Amino acid sequence: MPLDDAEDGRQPNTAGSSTSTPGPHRKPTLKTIAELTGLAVTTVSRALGDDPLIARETRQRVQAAAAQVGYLPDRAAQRLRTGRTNVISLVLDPHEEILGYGTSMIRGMTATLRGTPYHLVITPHFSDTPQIDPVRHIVRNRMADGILFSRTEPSDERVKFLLEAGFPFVCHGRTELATPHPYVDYDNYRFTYQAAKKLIASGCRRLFIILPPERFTFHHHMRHGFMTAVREEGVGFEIASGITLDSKADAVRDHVAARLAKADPPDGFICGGEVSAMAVMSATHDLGLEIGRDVSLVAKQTSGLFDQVRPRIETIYEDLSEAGRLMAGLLLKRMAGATPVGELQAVLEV
Amino acid sequence: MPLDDAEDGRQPNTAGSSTSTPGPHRKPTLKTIAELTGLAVTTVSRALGDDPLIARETRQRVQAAAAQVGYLPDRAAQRLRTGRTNVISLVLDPHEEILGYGTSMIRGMTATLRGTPYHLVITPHFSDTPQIDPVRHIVRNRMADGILFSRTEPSDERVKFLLEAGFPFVCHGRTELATPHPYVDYDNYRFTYQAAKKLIASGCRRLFIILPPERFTFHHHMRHGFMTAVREEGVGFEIASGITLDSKADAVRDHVAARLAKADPPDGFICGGEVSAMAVMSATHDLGLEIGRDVSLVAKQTSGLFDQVRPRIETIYEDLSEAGRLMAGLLLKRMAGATPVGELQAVLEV
DNA sequence: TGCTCGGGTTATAACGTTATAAATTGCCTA
DNA sequence: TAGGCAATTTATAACGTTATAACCCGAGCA
Repeated sequence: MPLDDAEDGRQPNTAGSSTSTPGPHRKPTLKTIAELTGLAVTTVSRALGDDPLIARETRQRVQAAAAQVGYLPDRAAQRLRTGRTNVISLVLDPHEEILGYGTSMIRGMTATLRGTPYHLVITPHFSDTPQIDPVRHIVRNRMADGILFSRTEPSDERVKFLLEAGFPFVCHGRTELATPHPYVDYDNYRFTYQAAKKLIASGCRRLFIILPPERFTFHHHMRHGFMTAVREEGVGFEIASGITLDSKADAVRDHVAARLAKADPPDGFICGGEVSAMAVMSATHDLGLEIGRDVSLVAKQTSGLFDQVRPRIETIYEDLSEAGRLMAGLLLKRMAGATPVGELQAVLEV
Repeated sequence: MPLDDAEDGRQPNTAGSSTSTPGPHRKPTLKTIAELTGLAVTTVSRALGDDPLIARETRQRVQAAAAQVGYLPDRAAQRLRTGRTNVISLVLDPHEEILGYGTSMIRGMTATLRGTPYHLVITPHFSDTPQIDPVRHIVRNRMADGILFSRTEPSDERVKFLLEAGFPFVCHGRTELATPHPYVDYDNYRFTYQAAKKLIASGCRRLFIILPPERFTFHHHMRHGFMTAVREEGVGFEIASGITLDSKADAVRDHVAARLAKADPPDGFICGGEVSAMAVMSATHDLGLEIGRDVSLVAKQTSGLFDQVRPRIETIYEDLSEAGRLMAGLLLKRMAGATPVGELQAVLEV
């Protein structure tokens, strides 16, 4: 706030233009403050860390001086010395980036991380390499202090690896591993259960569901919720085969259209993603069917998109931004230690 | 590839469990390789840098050893020593995250950065602080070697600041500053020009356009292209006031619906974003109007969304992923120096 | 007087890397 | 045979920070 020194950080490594005079003002370091206060560098470092072994009055004097010159610790030096990176890695599958899936999460994460010393680094996971590679790399080379990822599998290799390495992480989605670990999940069981109930209540007699790929845990949650509901009600049902929530929209549309053209077509659809819901809508539209009259649809909504889509459809909301916030928050707690893992788990209600 | 040592990086700074024996295998450093080859640390460092002053045979020997033990340089140490961070900061406005605007860009950027030593760090810019703050912070504390950002303004403070500081950057969108600087932009002039022409060709006689907020450069490009077309053709036109492409979808819908209910309603709409296009569609639908019969709509398409939206509308595609690729590519060139700035500019065609 | 005690401060070393200057070697020339 | 040169290699120092152990000094005690 004081002394808004406009220019700084100039001549980072440019040819030594002249002798390195103190210059207008260089980037302030501990040494700067040490000279300013007449104390030793060590003392300054400890004073800034509010070490109670340093006299209270000294601490205040140092902190005032630091604020004066706008001191900010050098992350590289801290990292080299302490081994802590102050980085949190978000391992993102390009698949997830479709239609802002990852983005709302990112927004939640950055919001939580604001005010902490942590930076969020996007570590892309390219689909031509095993899922665990980026995670291994991060741990092995200590590229971060903690890891966030999603698309969790029942027996997830990454979880197993990270647990064994004792490396802090939070994943989106649960596993079926015996060892408890931090996670944030959405109650996909209730999602499909409620979705099916809604459809049945509105008169549907043959439900059709599109599930995520089988390898993901939430495939099973969704399937289970769906099956429970249809069994309870005793209605007909179908589980899409050949397409998943990860399929391209065109593929989903064609598949659904083909099915609708055959005998005994489903009259109620459950879509766990916005893309596939749009595809179902376009398929029905193209066949001259009308949503709400000929068929019904319940979709999971993760953005404001469906507020503008016509005809209106039934949706159940998943707050990914909140999930991101939570994941980052739990990871911070996990890294701080002290909290038992059992309390670092959350299932977001529908 | 050889020696896939499963465990590593354990006990980073945990209490000194025992004397620090060489251990199973610690994280390899230059020293490790030096001992392995019997050379000095300096020599190893230079050999890995392929310094021609080191004997060719030595270089090969060292590089082989490095590969053997899976050596990877410590980023913190490099950064501390050289001042280079190997980080590229993407300054993202939360606004941009809506519906994956930022995400496709991120995908393009990470793809380009793959194989380079650079990491992409998301630096959120919260709207309660001036746009230039995160940029200042990054430069002042050398948090990155280069900056990417968008939502460029004609007399953009960030561009001015970065130019003056000599700090590498690429922005999405142009300025009207005299000094040339790297940028990637989309030809929004042609977008609106062509959009207007299409609408007129299909019979529209009163065009309605929703523009971005006035402070952004592309507001003016879009306005200009639009105005040129309507003047050339001599049709009626309206420019939305009170709402922009940044407005919430509900606000856009209400505004459009209100306008359509009045006298002399527009019969052709141009939307520079997917959200606003959806809002226009829902507004017309709610009034019982039919797209393609009563009104027409041309939208900018940045995802596959409109392939599934019914009724089908006319769209013009903007490849944000390609923009991200390009931005990262240009930034790499800019940081390497050597390329004249005049060649670090690109306008993507529609 | 010598001794410990403890609050407060400081010197030293180290994290892993690289720029700079210096050293070593063999070999060729004067 | 000393001097010099080129080709390699190496020692030293430094980047900014912090953990560790040491230091200083006055007070209290025997």
